[in-house]
Amino acid sequence: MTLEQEIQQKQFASDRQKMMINIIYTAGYINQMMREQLKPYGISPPQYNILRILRGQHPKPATVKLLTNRMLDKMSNASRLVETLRKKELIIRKICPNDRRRVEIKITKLGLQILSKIDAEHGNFDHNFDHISDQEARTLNNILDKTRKST
Amino acid sequence: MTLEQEIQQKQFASDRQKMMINIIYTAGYINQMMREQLKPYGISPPQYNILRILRGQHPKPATVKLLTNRMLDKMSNASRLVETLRKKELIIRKICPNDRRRVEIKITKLGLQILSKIDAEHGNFDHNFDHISDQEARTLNNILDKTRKST
DNA sequence: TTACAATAGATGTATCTACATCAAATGTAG
DNA sequence: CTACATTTGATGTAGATACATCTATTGTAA
Repeated sequence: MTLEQEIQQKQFASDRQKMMINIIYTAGYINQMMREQLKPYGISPPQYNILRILRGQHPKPATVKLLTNRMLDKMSNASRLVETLRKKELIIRKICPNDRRRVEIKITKLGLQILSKIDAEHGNFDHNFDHISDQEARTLNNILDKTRKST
Repeated sequence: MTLEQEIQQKQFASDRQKMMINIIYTAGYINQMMREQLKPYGISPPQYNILRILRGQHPKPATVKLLTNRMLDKMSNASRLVETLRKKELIIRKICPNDRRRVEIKITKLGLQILSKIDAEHGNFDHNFDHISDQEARTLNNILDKTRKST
């Protein structure tokens, strides 16, 4: 189904306008797909994102600042996501003794176990795009990178 | 700046995995850009989206269902967005006399005026991507359309 | 006509996002 | 050391999203 059909729009003013809407619409599609596949594990895409970052750091701790810098959506509120994950006992947080402004955040054994299960079943979720060739993926990445450069 | 630098990740597992993250990240970039440019007019991107749909229908009324079908994010709650826009007097809503389950929604003169001002200053917001050629935009659109096809 | 299904929309709840502001701790210039 | 700026994170508020559930209305088959 074309984008025009999916949002029931006759035509777009330009290829670039369609491009903008297409990027946003496809991002929603990917997010929804991940949300559904993560649902059995009781975590949301942003929570999954944070757990992945913490596993990458493991066993070193991370700080809220580090999470904020690496998260896809810089504006989202890492403090609150950390608190949510702490309640689920997927991470632990404690005040850093050397600099008491900071908090040290680590993924727990339970958190690692959940990520392992997700790995086993879904990998990086990229199997959902096996019908896209490496060449196509690279072409897409190049244009998207260029898209974010300001004029 | 490459995506790797922007989210401080060394490398991705595959071109397809980078593609997924790149689409989501770029969508956030576009959304933020539109949010900033719409801010002086006091409306958010989803509200702008609804006003655009209503202008396209004008002077015919739309229903909540029609808005839901055409919105980029099908899962968002059109009822509540309509109520927000009604409070701002950018739209009016009344119960459809023929089918009292439905509501008829129309953009007001004030709503049209605001859209006109936005048109004058920002067009379709696609001038933000003048550095992308038509050919690149079409290539991107083709791959994105393909991306959303299930395997 | 009377059940019952289908449709349209509203509402409740939890989560998330955007953004401003606050507080605590630390760094630094005088 | 003191005053002030900077850094780090938490919190308040408004809006948006995801999803389930509810109500009212209409369609439809017996």
